[in-house]
This record gives sequence, C-alpha cells and structure tokens, in this order.
Amino acid sequence: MENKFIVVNYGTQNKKIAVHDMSHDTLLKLIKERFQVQSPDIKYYDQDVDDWVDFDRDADECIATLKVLKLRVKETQLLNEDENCQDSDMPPSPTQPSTPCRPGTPSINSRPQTPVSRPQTPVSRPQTPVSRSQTPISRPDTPVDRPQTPSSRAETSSRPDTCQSPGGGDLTLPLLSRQDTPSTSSASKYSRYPTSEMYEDVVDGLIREFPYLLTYGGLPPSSAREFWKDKVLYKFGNARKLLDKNHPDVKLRKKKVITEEKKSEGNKNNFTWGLGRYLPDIPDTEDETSLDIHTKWLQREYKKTDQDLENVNRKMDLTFPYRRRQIVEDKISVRDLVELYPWLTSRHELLKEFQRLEPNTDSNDLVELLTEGLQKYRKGIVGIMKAKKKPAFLVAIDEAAKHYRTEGQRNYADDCMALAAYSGLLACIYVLNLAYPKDLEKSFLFVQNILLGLKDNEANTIDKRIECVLHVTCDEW
DNA sequence: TTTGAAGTGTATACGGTGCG
DNA sequence: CGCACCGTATACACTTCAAA
Repeated sequence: MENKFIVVNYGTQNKKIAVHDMSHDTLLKLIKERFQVQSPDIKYYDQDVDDWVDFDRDADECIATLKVLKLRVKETQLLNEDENCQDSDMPPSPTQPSTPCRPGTPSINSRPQTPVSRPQTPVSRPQTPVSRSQTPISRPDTPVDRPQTPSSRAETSSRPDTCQSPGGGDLTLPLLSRQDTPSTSSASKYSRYPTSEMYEDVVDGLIREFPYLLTYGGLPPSSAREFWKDKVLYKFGNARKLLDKNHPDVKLRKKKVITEEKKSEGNKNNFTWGLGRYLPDIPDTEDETSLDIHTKWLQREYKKTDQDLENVNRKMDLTFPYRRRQIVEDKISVRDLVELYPWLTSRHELLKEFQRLEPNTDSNDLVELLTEGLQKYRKGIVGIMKAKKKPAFLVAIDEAAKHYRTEGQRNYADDCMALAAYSGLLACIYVLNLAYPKDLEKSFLFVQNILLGLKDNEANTIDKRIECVLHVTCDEW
C-alpha cells in the first residue's frame, strides 16, 4: 500500500508520521494517542483556500487524495464548554467585536427544522426561471449541492442541525451586517448592483477571513461558495430594499406600477422609433383657422422664386404637431400630405422635419448620424461582405466605381450618393410614419440601432452577436 | 446553406411577506 | 429588523427547426 504522511504541529513539537489511512477518525485517534490530548482542536492546511481549516469528518473528501497532510493541534477542552460564537482562531468581525450573537439577528441554527407554513410550491411556471434555492446554479465543472433552504427543509434531514462555527456560534454575514451595509464602509467598493464576479469576490474574502464557512454543512467547497454567494446576494437585495430604497440607482430600477390611467397616457403619447415628439400636443396659441392660414401661406411660398426660408421654417414648426396628428391619427395619404405641405418634397425639409421629431440620439442631424455610424462600422461591414458571395447589386456598384480614377474620388462619390439617398429614405420613413418593409426590416433595424443609435422603447433590438461580430471585425480591419 | 422565429435556460432584479 | 423565501419580470445567450 502507498505510504502517506501527516505533519503534525503541536505546541513546539513538529512530527512527521506515516499513515496508511487518511481519514478523520483514524487520524484523530492517532493524534490523541501520540500527543496524549484529550480533546484536540485540529486544523488542517487546505491548499484550496490557502489557510487552516477545521478538521472534521467533512474534511475526508478533501484530504482523501493527499499524500502529505499538515495538521495543527491544540488542546481546547475549554472551547467546548464555552458557548461563545467566537472561534479562537477567527479574527473578530469588525462590525461585531464583542457581541457576535446579536439577539435580534436570526441565525440559521435557530430556525425551526419543521416546514414553514408556506405551502410547498411545485414550481409550475413553464418558462420563468426557477427559484434559486431549488435549482443549483450550473456552473461548468462545479456540481452544486446546496443545503436545503427552509422551503425544502422538510424534504431532507441531511442538513446539519446547526450552523455553527467550531466554537458554537451563529453564522451570519459578519462583514455585511446592518452597521456595514453595501452602501457603507467595507462593501462600498462594490456598487449597489455588484456583478456576479464581485459577489464571488466578496465570498472569497469572507472565506479567507472565516475559513470554516467553506466546510459549512458538509458541502464540497465549490457548493459552499455558491451557498454563501446566494446569501450575499440576499444581503445586497435586502439592503437595497430596506436601506437604499431612496437612492437614485435603486429608484431607477424599481418596478413600474402601470395604472390604467398611465396605460391610456402611454397609448396617447406613442413613443416609437425613439422619437421624443412623435405625437406632440397642439400649442394653445393655434387653432384650426390659424393652422389653415399657415398651411396656405406655405403652399403659396413654395411656388415663389424668392422664398422666405426663415418664415417657412417657423410655420413648419407651428404646423408640426397638427401635421403629426394628420399622419399618425388621421392616416392621411402621402399624396394628400405632400399636397398640403409641398415643402416635404424637399430633402432638406425632410431632414428638418426629422429634427422636429427630436430623436433620442446624440445629434438630431440625420446625415451626421449616418456619417458617423458608417465611418465607425464601414470597414467591418465591408469586411464581412467580402467574405461572402457578392450579390448582384454590389457587383454593379463595383463596376460603377471603376469609372472613378482615384480611391479618394471613389470614396467621396460613394459617401455622397449613399448618404444623400439613405438619409432621405430614412427621413421619409420617420417623417411619414411608414413601417419598415418586411423584407428589409432587419436591415433597417440595424441602421436604426447601430448606425443611428436611435433606440426604441420597444424591444426592436439587434442581436448582441451581430454587434459583437461587428466590433471584432472593425478592430481587425 | 442560410436565415429567422420560437423555444429554452440562466442570471438577477423587484415586491410582498413570513418568521424569529 | 433582517433573513429568506415565493412569484414574477426582464435580459440575454443558446438551441432547434422550418422555410427560403
């Protein structure tokens, strides 16, 4: 049989002992005999946590494969008589230096082992995620076997009766107690909404400080980490709910209570395509008569050779809310609309009208938005297209481009044509409230979301994979 | 073979609430 | 008061499958 060794530190003595069986019971017996200790407090060195961990039967799994095991032995008869939570080896929590067992704080070991009155819910939701406590988080290579939380406690008796530190105290989350909430000191380096990695970071810190957490409940270390991560998550969630409920970050994420009144308001001000003034109110200063006068004036002015553009803009502004009602609510035809407002046949005025819609973008200049978007993504898009079989229209464009003498000419011509045509087309769509053609819907959504940055309230978003590929290709070219 | 819709799974948020 | 749970919602990634 293969020889194994234990290296035992007891007071000033250090002994290396050969053993055949690396199990808790055997080693405990051996130590009691060799060192004449009645009630030894034994810790073993766990390389996973880089610290000393209490040596009990649960450690068998961790030490089974070791060839050399380091042990530290102390005579601690007094510890067992003392019901103090403080482990002699554990540094006191900074937030509860002298009262580790706060009377008002529930401890897991004080919870009843009988099922709570809440009925056992069978989790019948078809698609919604299952409760965390019932479904292990499936991380790769880390099979999780959590201890049963209260709702499922009735189903199992495997959970230990106590949640005690080796000294017999309660396990709470010492670093995150009320006096030290996420919004205050020790956790303040984390925002109110830590990422998964940050929660793991917190758990790692807790385990470093209190290694016994890793062996809690007889769980394998990876599961214990998941268990405590859950606890930290609860802690942060409850802290947000109780202490930070008035913080802007927390308020922002509050669930919106949609009343019937708000619903009807929402319908009234339909905020599609990210256009702030999709359906603005008609100003009090205007009525049907005045609007009619403005419209007639605009029609006359359009026919003149010497046009008063400043007043054209002013009157187009004034008639804008009325025009939007005609487009959105009265469903006026494009032909009738253009007859009423002939200025909308001008590309320049279409772009002006787009500005009146107040898009929720950095700039309200459609050409500028398109230019910036194309400059940013052109190389990536062209790169992707080159890798595929070229469609007929691209072949035609390539043929046309051969007539330009220099690269600069070609680029300039491409830009001018594309920008002029495309910005006009887009302005038409938004101004006339047209739906994207079904066949080109995804392409238009791409332009809307990626190139223009025009974010809808609706869920018309672009697949993240496309954005990812685009960023990667842009970086490559 | 490509594309897009629909379905599925995971993670994490919130509000409400029971319990000690 | 704080922990922990349930029910629900949302976002996102991934898979499956039918149609083009």
